[in-house]
Amino acid sequence: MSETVSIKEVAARAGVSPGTVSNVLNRPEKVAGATRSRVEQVIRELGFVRHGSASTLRAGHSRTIGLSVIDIGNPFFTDVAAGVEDLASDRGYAVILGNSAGSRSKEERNLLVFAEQRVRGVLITPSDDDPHRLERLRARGIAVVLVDHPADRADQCAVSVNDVTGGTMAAAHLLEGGAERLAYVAGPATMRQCRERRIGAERALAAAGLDPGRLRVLEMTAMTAKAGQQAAELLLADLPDAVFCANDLLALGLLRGLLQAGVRVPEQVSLIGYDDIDFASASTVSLSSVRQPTYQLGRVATELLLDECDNPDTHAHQQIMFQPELVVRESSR
Amino acid sequence: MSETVSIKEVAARAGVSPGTVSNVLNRPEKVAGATRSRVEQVIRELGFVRHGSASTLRAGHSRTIGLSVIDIGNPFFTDVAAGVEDLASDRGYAVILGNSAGSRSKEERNLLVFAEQRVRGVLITPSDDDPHRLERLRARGIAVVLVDHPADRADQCAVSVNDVTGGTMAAAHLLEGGAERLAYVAGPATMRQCRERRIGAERALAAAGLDPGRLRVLEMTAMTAKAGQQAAELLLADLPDAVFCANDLLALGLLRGLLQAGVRVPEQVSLIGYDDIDFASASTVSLSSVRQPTYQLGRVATELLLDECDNPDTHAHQQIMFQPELVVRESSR
DNA sequence: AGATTCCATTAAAACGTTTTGGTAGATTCC
DNA sequence: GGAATCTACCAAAACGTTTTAATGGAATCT
Repeated sequence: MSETVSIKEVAARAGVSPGTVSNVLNRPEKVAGATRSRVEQVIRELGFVRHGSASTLRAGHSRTIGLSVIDIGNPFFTDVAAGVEDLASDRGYAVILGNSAGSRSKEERNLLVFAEQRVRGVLITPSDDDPHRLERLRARGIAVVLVDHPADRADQCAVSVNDVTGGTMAAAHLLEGGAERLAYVAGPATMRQCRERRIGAERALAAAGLDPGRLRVLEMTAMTAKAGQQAAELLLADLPDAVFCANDLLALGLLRGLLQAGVRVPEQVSLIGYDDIDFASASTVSLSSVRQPTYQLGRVATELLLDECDNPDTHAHQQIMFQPELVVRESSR
Repeated sequence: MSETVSIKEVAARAGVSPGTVSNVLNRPEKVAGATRSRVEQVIRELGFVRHGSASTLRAGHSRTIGLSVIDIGNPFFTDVAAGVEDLASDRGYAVILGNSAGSRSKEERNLLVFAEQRVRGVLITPSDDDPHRLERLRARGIAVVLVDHPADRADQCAVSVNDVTGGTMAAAHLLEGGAERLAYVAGPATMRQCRERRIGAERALAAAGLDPGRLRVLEMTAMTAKAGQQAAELLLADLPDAVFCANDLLALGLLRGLLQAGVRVPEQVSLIGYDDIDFASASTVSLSSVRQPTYQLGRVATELLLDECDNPDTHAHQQIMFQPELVVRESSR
């Protein structure tokens, strides 16, 4: 049943050699017009589809890239993935998606799969700062571009957003609104993003002449709406004036928890999240947030990766750092 | 630099033949304990990683499956994808993700990529009802399981949720709440889901002794929060008692639009969405919805697909249809 | 016209696995 | 002790491409 038609059959039917068919496929300019159109005709007739594995095996590289993200359930990452997918697909690359779900072992397993598939390159938002795994990939000749994480070395592309600045923006905004008692609700400190946003916030306190030690920090185990709601319970006993959440999922959960407990937002507590996911503006008390150029993040990272793959000689490694943008909405007005 | 170590080098170093190494990898029980552990040792030492393409080429099938979804930005689909990914990854399969974004040509391109990669099987939520493309895949010997779409033929696996029932549940619930003037806000009618949920709603009207023609239908071009907000503007001129949205994204947008215009939900207008995405319960006026077993949908579909791939002889095609579940929250109380 | 260059094509050798058929050597059976 | 049966391994042939070096013929040059 599974009639797979190979390049040979196309060649036979078109009266040329397999090599010529391959040329039609890969360097059409090398083959005479008449021959080319004849071959193309036969390809259509027979419904020939190139065997990617054979091609990869012989050519030594594939037309796939691996994308490893921390939480596919977070709209932030789906936006990144959309950026990756759009560009990759335009350039004829397939994307293999791996969700590390914050687990180091899952991440490692995904990278192994990528290595087995001999992906052309890997885009990864690492779940921690250990560069070891990535070294291993590079040692195999697989290009790696870090996404939402600064480079750990110069011969390495990375696309990130300045999280310290973002943290400063968020906290400064809350302080300007008159807040004196500030809380920071974050995920695990193993995540660089959480640490840096905190540093930024502390910097804002210092700039306002306040003791950075006054920042009340809640470190939740996850960065989900559920965790945000738990954070609300923790805060209810002693409400701060304002809360900065390390991402919008936390903030939305927190918001709900506070409102359910009868706390008025922003009158009693003002609130700001991070990422500016779509749902931030759609929530009823619309959520202030720190916008990151999410889709661009994915797109630019892919651009760099494909450049590194396709033009290894001229490729110059780049560390791109975008600036975040403050978006003020009802929750902090 | 890119030192790729092959099965041959492992064999040489372990003092066995390549075939034996292959056996250690694929049927360890066939090889004597001592030899096996020696080979495994060498594999670790050399950091050998099997070349997936070579394996695929020779074995005639890969360890990857393709997943084509309609909108990766919709949490419904990321939940499905999570279910797919978890199980696939457990079974040693990699998932290639394709986002059709509702576009038929993008979907087609994704399927071509899947065919080139010689994926073992394809999971797809088709963007319309045309079975033609899927026939082509099957003709190539690629197993296909439909996700969130009933089967179009008996020799075909499919996992779906009863959308007619779901539509009935939603509308009946609104009618029970005392609503008389009912609106249905949906996406394009080319989408089967939108059509069936509408049929269900009309059935509920009929069951309540009302004319189904009284259902006021708004057909938006997208199923996003933004489209929902536009729908709110359209409804404001002549408010219905209750609105049923074809998915939660629409409902959340609509909710926000209504509240911003000063309409009280559920007092003036009660509202129900569909899918019960996480954000439905996290929104301030928590959203009633029709829950689908989303993660299960992905998981079961993958189960069926892998069974069809791994046990083609004993595999029995199944059409599984889950029942949806009504979740009542504030927006319709 | 003969020598040279160029162009379009081909034949054949890879790429790294899996798999088939076979063979030695050990074990069991009569 | 010889025949039969296992067991554990190996050699070699695929799988479907891409790529390199070679080839024959047309076009250009002297």
